[in-house]
Amino acid sequence: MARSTIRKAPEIDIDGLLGKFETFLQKKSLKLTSQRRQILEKILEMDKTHFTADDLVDQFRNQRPRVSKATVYRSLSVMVEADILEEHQFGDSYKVYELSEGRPHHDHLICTSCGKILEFFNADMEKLQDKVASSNGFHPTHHSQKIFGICAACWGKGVRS
Amino acid sequence: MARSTIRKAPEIDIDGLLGKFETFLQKKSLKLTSQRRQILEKILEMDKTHFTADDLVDQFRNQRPRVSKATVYRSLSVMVEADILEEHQFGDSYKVYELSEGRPHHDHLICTSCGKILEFFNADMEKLQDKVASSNGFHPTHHSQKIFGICAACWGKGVRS
DNA sequence: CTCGCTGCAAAGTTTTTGCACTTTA
DNA sequence: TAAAGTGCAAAAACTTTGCAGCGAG
Repeated sequence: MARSTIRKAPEIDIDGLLGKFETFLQKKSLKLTSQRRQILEKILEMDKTHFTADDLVDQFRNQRPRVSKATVYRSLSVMVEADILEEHQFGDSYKVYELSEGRPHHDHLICTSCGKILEFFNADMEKLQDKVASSNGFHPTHHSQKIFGICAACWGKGVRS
Repeated sequence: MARSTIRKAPEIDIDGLLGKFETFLQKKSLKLTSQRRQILEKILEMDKTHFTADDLVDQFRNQRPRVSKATVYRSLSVMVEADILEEHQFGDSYKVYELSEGRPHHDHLICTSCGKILEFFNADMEKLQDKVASSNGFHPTHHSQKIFGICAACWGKGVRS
């Protein structure tokens, strides 16, 4: 049976990311500002596989000159376009981001008790998705698959919902 | 090969729905108010497989006494709890609802060009999802799978993104 | 007659925008 | 130095809530 896998984010190289970002920005006649660089650094420093815009705003709360909320939001959009970040909408009202750099496509298992997010990749599932799309006349561009449930740890503690 | 299917919503029976709703409300010591009844009626009248809270608010715009926005939102929550409606968060910032009554579980294909939503069900996919969850120690409760792409019609018009 | 429900407007959350000023290329 | 970016505060978009009166059981 094809094994589903959980991976740890590989150690990430800021220079590689910056290079990729710069290439994108140049192509679009956009600029690599100090703020954009700082945001990228904070994303790596935080070392969270998934974070929100607000997590990032928090990082700058006690810093001056502070990077503003508006800039954080604007930069996140640019980074998503640059394929530096992936944007997800899990159950909640806010968006969740993760680095896409060096990380193959994957989907998510979300624990509805503790909020833990596990990543998985299953090749059979990917094939099946393409099959479903094309048999309905769709030309798939991307997908989002989330499986909600109770993780092993919570289940062990007796949580059942 | 297991065929994926697209279904039309079956003709829906208001009395059945109301009955189910009442049973739920009684169990929870909640009340079947005229507004809740009207909202359920409008949902059926609209005859949309997927609708938003705002679609529903619109239905009451030219009616008096008007059913308020707050009541619409509050009722949608109750109906989700009662398993009368399913709530989805597709790519956008607002929630999308659909009747769950009499409709087996299914997932969605979403056209990023025209917004069309197709439903599908694929038994192999469901099995695979359970397998992935349990092999990661998860006890799955539900899932959300969305495949984004260009539908046949848009593709025919030359849309490629 | 007691809770739960309603309408309204106000407040909450997350994200976006207008504008004068600053910075990158 | 021109075009793009920034900070700030205000606005937008969607949803929730406080409260005083209303209505279902």
